[in-house]
Amino acid sequence: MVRAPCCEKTGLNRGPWSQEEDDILVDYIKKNGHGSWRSLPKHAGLLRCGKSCRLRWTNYLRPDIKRGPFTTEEEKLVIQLHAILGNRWAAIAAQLPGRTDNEIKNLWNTHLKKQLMSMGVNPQTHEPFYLEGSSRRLPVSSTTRHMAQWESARLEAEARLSMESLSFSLLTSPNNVTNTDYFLRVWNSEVGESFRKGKPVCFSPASQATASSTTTTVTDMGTKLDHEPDTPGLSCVTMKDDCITFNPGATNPSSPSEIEDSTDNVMQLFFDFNGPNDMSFLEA
DNA sequence: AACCGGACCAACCGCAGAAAA
DNA sequence: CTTTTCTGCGGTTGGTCCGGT
Repeated sequence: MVRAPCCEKTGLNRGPWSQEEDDILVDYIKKNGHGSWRSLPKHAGLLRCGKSCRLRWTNYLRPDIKRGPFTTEEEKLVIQLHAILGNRWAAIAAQLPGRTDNEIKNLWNTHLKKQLMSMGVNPQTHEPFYLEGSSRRLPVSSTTRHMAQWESARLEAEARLSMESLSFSLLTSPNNVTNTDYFLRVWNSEVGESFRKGKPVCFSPASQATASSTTTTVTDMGTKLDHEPDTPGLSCVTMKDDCITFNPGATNPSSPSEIEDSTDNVMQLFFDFNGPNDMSFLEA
């Protein structure tokens, strides 16, 4: 099946947008919403294809877009999220309000990638480069070693989830999430926020997981709920005495153990990764 | 002043998945 | 269930700017 081009190319403007075109597009969307992107240019009187209009709006004209250079904090966040999510720019952008996937992608390709490489970190794998010709594998620094450890755990968890996907799909429910989605939920939660602010992290043996501690389940967009007893794939992360507490063994007995192991593994590394403090190299 | 090369970034292209017919 | 259409995403390109020679 041959796919038709997204729009009739002849007679349509291409290249940079003029101020007049921007004004027409903004006025139209403010009055009517974008509706169907394909029909928008015709209704708005623009000689552009719908795809071009959508791109212009989402990457440049949207009122909630934050212009200007990235802050150090934003750069740190992009690096951290890239280590977890890879080149999922849209997912990364969703964690940085006002920033677009295109902007983050450009930042990564022109700036952060080189920065990591200059530090001896492979920007794609987040693993340290090793000395060529050396029989021993010599990590460059504790930071890069840390990143490599983090990445390998992520890959391991991903592989395990893939292998389990068939049996896991039998439990199809809104609570079923991938490990990266799971991570994002934790990241967006109160726990994640506390973690980013550098609150202390405590590890508790399973036997010490007490019923009195507040067990946190992370839901969409970072809301926090009490733990639902039949929620699969979620381990116990608690906020106790202003300290993030992780109880590796306090898992839901009804959930698939392999998934639980994977998410626990990810959680362990989540805490093992020292957050902002460990990214101090960016400030150098 | 002219040229060159690198950095930056807006925009385009093609693919994949979702939704609709 | 199959086909078609639409949308969103990620990779890539090409134009512009800027600093160095």
